[in-house]
Amino acid sequence: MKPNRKLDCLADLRHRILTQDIAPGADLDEAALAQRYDLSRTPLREVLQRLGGEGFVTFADNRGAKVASMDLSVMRTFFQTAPLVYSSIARLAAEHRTTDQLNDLKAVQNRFAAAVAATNASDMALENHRFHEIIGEMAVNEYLMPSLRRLLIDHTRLGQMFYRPASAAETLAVRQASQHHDAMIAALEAGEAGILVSLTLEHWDLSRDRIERFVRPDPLPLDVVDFTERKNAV
Amino acid sequence: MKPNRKLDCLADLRHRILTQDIAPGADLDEAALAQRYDLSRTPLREVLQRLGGEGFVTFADNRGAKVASMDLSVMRTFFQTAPLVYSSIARLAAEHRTTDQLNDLKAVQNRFAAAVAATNASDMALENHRFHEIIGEMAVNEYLMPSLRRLLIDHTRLGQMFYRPASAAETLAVRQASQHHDAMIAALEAGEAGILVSLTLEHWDLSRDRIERFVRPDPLPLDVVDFTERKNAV
DNA sequence: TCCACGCAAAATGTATACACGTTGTATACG
DNA sequence: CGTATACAACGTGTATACATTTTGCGTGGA
Repeated sequence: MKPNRKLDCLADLRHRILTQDIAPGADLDEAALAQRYDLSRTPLREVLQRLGGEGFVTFADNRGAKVASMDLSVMRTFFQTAPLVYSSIARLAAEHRTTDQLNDLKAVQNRFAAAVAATNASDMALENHRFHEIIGEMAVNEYLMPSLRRLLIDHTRLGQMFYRPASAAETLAVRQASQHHDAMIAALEAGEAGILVSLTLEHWDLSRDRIERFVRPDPLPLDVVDFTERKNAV
Repeated sequence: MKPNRKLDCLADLRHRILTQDIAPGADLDEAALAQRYDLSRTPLREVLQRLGGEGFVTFADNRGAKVASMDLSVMRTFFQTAPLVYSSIARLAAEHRTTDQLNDLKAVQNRFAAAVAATNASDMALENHRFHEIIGEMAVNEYLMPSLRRLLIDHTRLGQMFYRPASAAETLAVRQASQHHDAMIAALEAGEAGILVSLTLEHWDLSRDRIERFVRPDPLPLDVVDFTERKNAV
């Protein structure tokens, strides 16, 4: 059996970008990557092109590939667009899901729960990613799928940040997300599109709150600096 | 000045696929295309990979690239998804359009009207494609854009069919579509999102009716076959 | 000291040659 | 006569060598 280094490389690069092992905006050196994955530059460049098509990386002429960045304007668009696509996909998924896909979904959810129990941040993020990707596949909609994939890339990368610290509030939120997943599986099994859409929006709200909380954390305590000092400063 | 054969090749292949000069499902021979565009196979393969990412072509292992097909199940999905994406894009475009983009749009609409006057089917389809692509660019939404692009690919390919025959009814429909474009430009200029969305849905309905009419044309006249013959046949 | 010009090194882009897999056909055997 | 197997031809996949472009550094002049 042949190892198929090209597909391995493709999968590993996706993985490393999603877990932010390769940071957003990072330059990708063809020669270095070719050596790392034991490929020549020709197939490696094709892998990069493909990742470009999937939205993981971007290109600049004669300057190679970089990992897709996540600046503020993009984040704004992300928040604006995610609920529309997620809920549309959810509705279609409830109508088209097969039992095979449901079994896959349950297996992934088991692994997600295990990662939560083990507080393994990157596994949580990756299994969560796969969970929502499967729901996308259930929808069987070639037109919405590329949008969903792009949303999930950035959603997973953002998730890397807040899955990590695991304060008490974070832990609670992750547990709640896991419960959402269970309820979503039940709704899919019953073919209840309406319920699934509600659950999906609730799930999104939870995730959005977590992200917002991370971006705008509680301010540092003010009383460490005496008021008179602050008045004189500037 | 350098011709940049690679980009020319990319643009021409897109063009030929959109105009159905290369049919849906057709196999793409790397060597033949490389010769045609005076490129070696290496950059040509990268062009194909990119077209794959954009949804123009699909790949099979060790069997190269084929033009994306348009079977019935995909068509169903197309009709289901288009209005959602088109109207979402329209709303965003009305909010974000720049004057430069508006000028581009007007220029394209002029060319579209010229193509209509000259009853040039492939130009009509291509300028119409570009018209709606610009509206997509106005929306500045990286997440929805890939979905819009895929919809437009198939929309344009379908359009190739019914722009051609130009019966009286078709001619009227095309003229009405052109009027929609003018009204959409006005709504964009005024930043009237609600009006633009309504126009977009109306525009879509017109297009959908034309496609349906093409797929399910008037049946052949029944009286060419005598009734008694039909009764005896099976 | 600062800017400009130029050269060298490194990285990207392209071409060609070769390896591998697939497909179609011809031939031999049941 | 039908079927199976082997071989040949074709097409895709990969590696390496070469060309081109970019970038960074150094030197010279203002």
